[in-house]
Amino acid sequence: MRADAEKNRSQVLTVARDVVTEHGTDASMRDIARRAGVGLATLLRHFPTREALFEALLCTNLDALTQKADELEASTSADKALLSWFRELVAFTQSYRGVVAMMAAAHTNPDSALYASCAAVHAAGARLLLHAQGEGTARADMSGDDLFALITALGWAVDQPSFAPRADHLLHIVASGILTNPSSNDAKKAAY
Amino acid sequence: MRADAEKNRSQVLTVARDVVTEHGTDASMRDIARRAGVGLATLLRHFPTREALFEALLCTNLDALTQKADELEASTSADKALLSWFRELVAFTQSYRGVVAMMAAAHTNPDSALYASCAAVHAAGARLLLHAQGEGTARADMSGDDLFALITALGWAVDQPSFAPRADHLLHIVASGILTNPSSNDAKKAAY
DNA sequence: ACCTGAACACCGTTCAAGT
DNA sequence: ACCTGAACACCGTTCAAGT
Repeated sequence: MRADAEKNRSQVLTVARDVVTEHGTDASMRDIARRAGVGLATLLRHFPTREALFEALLCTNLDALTQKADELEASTSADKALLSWFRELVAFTQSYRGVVAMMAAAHTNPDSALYASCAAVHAAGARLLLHAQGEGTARADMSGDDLFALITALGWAVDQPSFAPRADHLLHIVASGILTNPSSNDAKKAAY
Repeated sequence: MRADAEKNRSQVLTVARDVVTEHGTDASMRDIARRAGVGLATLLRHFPTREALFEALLCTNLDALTQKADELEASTSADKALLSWFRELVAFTQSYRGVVAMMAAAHTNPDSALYASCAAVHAAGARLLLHAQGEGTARADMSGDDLFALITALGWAVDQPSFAPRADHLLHIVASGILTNPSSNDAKKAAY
């Protein structure tokens, strides 16, 4: 990669973080290019699709998430690991507005630049779930797909400004539907 | 309202149903006007915003939903009513792609043409929840907001093509986090 | 009253022309 | 190799001009 190309690429990424922080996943590509002092066509040659750009923006975070799953699995009980990771993932989805919707879409089509990262996250979650199911602390009639669906659903909800304040509470309610371990259901128990 | 105006209005609505069925909530207004044989400006005078158009498209369904809540509340136990209504609402959100996201957004700002309908649905849900909480069959540490968040979250998930097939199962998992009545948690129990 | 076409400022895609 | 400006086909908004 030529020096000027590399410089443009990183400049675009830097600017993109700001613009996306402000406008979410449907930020204007033109706007990003403009603010980066680069032709729109140049931006699009580095990142042919919107998702390619986000893949670059998110890849380190996503890698960290799948790695976090391993760490948690090794360090505590399976149900606590699942809950912690759940929380971690929901927090991640709050990094940029609209990022959950994009990931859910990418999850469907293998051609998306985000597909691999999504699959990795999906797989990490499925592994944690399986572990908890083995211990009998997560409901058995649930697949990795179900978990991914519920996580993204919750992530989406928390993306809505009006629901964001209840994030943690919503997480607990959903978690109490997934986990069977009483220790994780204290909120539910406390109701009595 | 003049005769030609009324004709245009209903023609737009008829066409809009088709276009929106095909393209979801971000169907092109221009496209709808075009197919309806009407100027774009005309469409926009009848429905000044996208949400105003959807309000007209959805109002009968939404009214039916709030009414359904009353019927269910009168006819069965509170937890069963809540579950049935939950199911009904998730089914509704599948009428057009993107409709949940639009409702969640409308739920936030009172200026939206959909605000009133959303508030009514919200209120109906809150009433059912309160009733179930009174019977001790729904967790007490939950608000109508939480219920609305979970319902829309699930509706959003089911809106994703990859999650749609699991709709009913996902509903049961979330419901088992909301309800405390064992009779509604058979799926969870059956796992043992 | 009601409708319309056109002008406007945006968007992402594409490509021929430049260095 | 890499960048760019411009043309293109879209979008929703607005408004002066028509009946």
